[in-house]
Amino acid sequence: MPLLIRIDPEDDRAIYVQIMDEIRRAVLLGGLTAGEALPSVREVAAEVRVNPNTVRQAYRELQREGLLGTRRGVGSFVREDANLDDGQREAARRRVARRVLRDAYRHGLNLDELITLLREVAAPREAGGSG
Amino acid sequence: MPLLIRIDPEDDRAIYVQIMDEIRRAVLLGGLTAGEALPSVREVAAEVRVNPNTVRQAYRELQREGLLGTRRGVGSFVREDANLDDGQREAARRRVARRVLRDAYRHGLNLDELITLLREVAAPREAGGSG
Amino acid sequence: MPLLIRIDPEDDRAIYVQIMDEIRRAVLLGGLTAGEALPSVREVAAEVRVNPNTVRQAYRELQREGLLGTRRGVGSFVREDANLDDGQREAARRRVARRVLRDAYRHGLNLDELITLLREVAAPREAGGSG
Amino acid sequence: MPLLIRIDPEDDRAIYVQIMDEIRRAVLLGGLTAGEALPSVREVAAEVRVNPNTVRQAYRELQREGLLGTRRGVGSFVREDANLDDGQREAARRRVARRVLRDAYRHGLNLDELITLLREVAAPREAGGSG
DNA sequence: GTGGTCTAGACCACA
DNA sequence: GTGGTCTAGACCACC
Repeated sequence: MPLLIRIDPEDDRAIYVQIMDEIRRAVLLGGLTAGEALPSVREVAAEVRVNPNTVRQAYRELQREGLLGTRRGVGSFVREDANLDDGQREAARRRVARRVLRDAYRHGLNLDELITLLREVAAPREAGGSG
Repeated sequence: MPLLIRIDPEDDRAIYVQIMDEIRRAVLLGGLTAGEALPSVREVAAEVRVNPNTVRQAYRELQREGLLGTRRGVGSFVREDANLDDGQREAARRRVARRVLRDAYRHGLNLDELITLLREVAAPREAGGSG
Repeated sequence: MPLLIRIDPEDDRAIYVQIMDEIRRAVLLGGLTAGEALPSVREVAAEVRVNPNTVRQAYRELQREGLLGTRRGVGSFVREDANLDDGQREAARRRVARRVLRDAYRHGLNLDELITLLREVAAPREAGGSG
Repeated sequence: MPLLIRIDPEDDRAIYVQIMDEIRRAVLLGGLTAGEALPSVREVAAEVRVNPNTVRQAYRELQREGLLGTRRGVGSFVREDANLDDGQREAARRRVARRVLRDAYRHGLNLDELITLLREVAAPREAGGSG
């Protein structure tokens, strides 16, 4: 299985929040589908090099949200009745944008400076970045 | 470990500055070597009889200088590398931009979609993002 | 302040669950009223001799239930809008009874044996325990 | 610490029994003294190359015998006192009853109210509590 | 193996 | 001081 979850140590968000977001993303974007098993707490912990308790906290919060279910001695899985409508996908995208903006402000960048920089760093990958 | 830091109440310098100097001195003189763990904020605070926040301020400034590093849940330690020069600030900003972009890609957004979203969520704050 | 929370090490329930129940009890029985501050996580931890994280977990779950609110750097308190109706009081009592029964079964006692024992041990305190 | 426990695969006794005997021997011979911590279940399992559950079973049996004690989140250790005789079972039951009663009192229930509630909640299981 | 609970003790943000 | 996050690593119940 490819690495499901990626943590950014420079991201100011708590690690367990990043993990939650990565799992939400994987579910919303189809990397994980309803009923599917998630990697175990220990596996994720080993992969992203964090303490199992940190991963556990993320899984626990997602259980409360109703996205995940768990069975002791068995594992965790995406709930069948997890609502995965388009509105949630759009909300996820806006969350990303808001987070990005906060991040930029914290580093002394305003919106225009951020956009300029984004175009610059994207150039090599998108061959001009359009716009 | 013997008392690492000694504060002189008759010294005119702010206490946190004295603590910073004491730690710098310990590193330069070899009392503390690269990679070595520092005593915890609370330990130092208890030893030299100052508020933990004062010690924390000293540690934080030394982190900014690049002399110390810290790992959440573990402690503070002397960094392996030296402090960075001023031009590195620009590099840091580009790192932010690259991180942002990677985050967006992972959520299925390309550059233009991200910029559009950024302008939307920034609108209330920057009135269109150009002022 | 008298000891608000009492933990029973022989109780098989997780400690944080016991703490939750003790706080619910104090609120329902009037020992704590809406808006009132709770002892800090560290205070409770010191009183009942458990790790602060264990107390924190209890507080956190009660926040999610809507019974408690917390403000960082300030403390925790009973929420003004916590519903404390008679139905909840009755439910709390039935929870106690169910727990007691489970406890007895685990120790090889059936209902009648338990009641007999209860009357015996209560006798010195209630002078016969009635009928 | 040198290897505490040695298992003989040609020994007819169950492995967990061998482990129990090895620990008893270590305590009797002074290799382990009262209050001393035992290696963790996982450590022993790794050393003697058996399943952790097997070691756990040995530890659990020794707990029942009264030779070992365990503290959650800390580990297992040799108990200061010896094992208890059989007549203590009755005392344990009375402890249960006393605990139950204290719990009820704390929730504002007297003996009769508790018994009434117990009969109610037991009804579905014991069909009235007398059979 | 799995998830769940707990300890000890660190730093962090906030007031 | 407060609450919040995190590490390291233990035992427990269950499969």
